[in-house]
Amino acid sequence: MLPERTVERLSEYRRSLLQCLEEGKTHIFSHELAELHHNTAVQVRRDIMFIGYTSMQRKGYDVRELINVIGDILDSEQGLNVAVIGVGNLGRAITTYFIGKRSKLNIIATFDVDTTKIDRVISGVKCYPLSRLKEIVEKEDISIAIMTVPADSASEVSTQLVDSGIKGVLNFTTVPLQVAPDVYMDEYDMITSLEKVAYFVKTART
Amino acid sequence: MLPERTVERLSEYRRSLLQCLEEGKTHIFSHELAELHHNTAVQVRRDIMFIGYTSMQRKGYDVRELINVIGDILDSEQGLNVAVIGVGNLGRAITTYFIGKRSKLNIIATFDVDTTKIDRVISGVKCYPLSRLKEIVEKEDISIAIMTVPADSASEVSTQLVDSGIKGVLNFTTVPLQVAPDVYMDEYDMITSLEKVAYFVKTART
DNA sequence: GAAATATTGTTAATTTAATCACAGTTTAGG
DNA sequence: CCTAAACTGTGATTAAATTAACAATATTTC
Repeated sequence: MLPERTVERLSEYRRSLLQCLEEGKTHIFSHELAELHHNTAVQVRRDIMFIGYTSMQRKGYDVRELINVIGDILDSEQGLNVAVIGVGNLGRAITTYFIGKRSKLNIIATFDVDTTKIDRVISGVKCYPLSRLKEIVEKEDISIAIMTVPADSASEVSTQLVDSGIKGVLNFTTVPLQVAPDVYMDEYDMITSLEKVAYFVKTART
Repeated sequence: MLPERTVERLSEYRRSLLQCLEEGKTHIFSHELAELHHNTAVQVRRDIMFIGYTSMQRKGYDVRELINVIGDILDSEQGLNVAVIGVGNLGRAITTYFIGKRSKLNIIATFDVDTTKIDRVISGVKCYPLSRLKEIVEKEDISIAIMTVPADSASEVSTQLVDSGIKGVLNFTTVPLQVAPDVYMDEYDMITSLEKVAYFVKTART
């Protein structure tokens, strides 16, 4: 089990590495990768050490191999199925954003309570009524949910999620959710991020 | 200058506290606040210690006072102006999301290169051509930019941002941006978050 | 009003994450 | 083939963040 921060960075490295591959770059040095990601060469090497990959000395890391090793760590072999819960502006944005990107994570359903959205195909993904959550999650073997419902229904919906057998949640709601201990959850709050930027802008002024 | 994580948590506490106020709750204990935020009472007390607020012993923290103290720390007196750069799905979602929320941060302009969007009012905010960035930023005293442009134009746009005098950036692009050292930047990458959730779901299985 | 209880504020200890420092390799240049 | 230069891999160290531990204080109960 890798440190959270290392997992994040590996995901980011992979994106850069894929870019390198497209540009025909076959090898990359730790300091180059570091430069691309606001961090240090040592940090990059340490992260790569965690996943047990070693380069050919002096040539840098083999881009293609490193991509594969990171894939072995991050990806599940058969891929994982993902659902977006709440088809508002943000839900739609995220869905369209992900569709056609990385292939091991498939958004295969969205859910909403709005009857005008139900059964329609939005951004290439079918929208189901929230009442069918458990049924569809089981049938389609969905293990991850992206929560983009309004704040006032968030905690109720999260109960249903856990109930339906979801194993991981990415919560974009402003409400911190309570989930069962075996469910992994990551919360992201845009307002907090913006307020943080504002704070540091403010304090830099002095 | 507070630790980053403390700043984040203060922002989150404030949200809960405002909620408490609405519900007529006038005092709150550290362990109550902790429960609402997946963390411990000690952590809450430590965070509050950082901002130098002390409660009446045994009564818990005065909700209204605490909100004010957090406001003194996080908010700028006259507020800060914010622009959204890139009016795609995500940009629109974020704009509508923020409009009408917290009042000390005002989204007052959006920018895009798409001529069909320019000069239109989207989610209540006017869209300007990117070419007028510097002019508008100066005129309207905008200090924070939210980046939601496509990956391939991200680094070019970020140069323009720094050039225009922006002091803080919230980057939703998948590309890590290079900014001047006096510009504060926070990067958030949804793909990374989702891959992180997937990793921990995967490893929990074993 | 004394004892028991609940809660805060803070020092100390622990854990986690990042950085330093350097030995070990490989390559390049003479 | 020898020396210098360029990188990697990793033990040791430092720094940052979290948690534990507990004294101090206010409130309640009897």
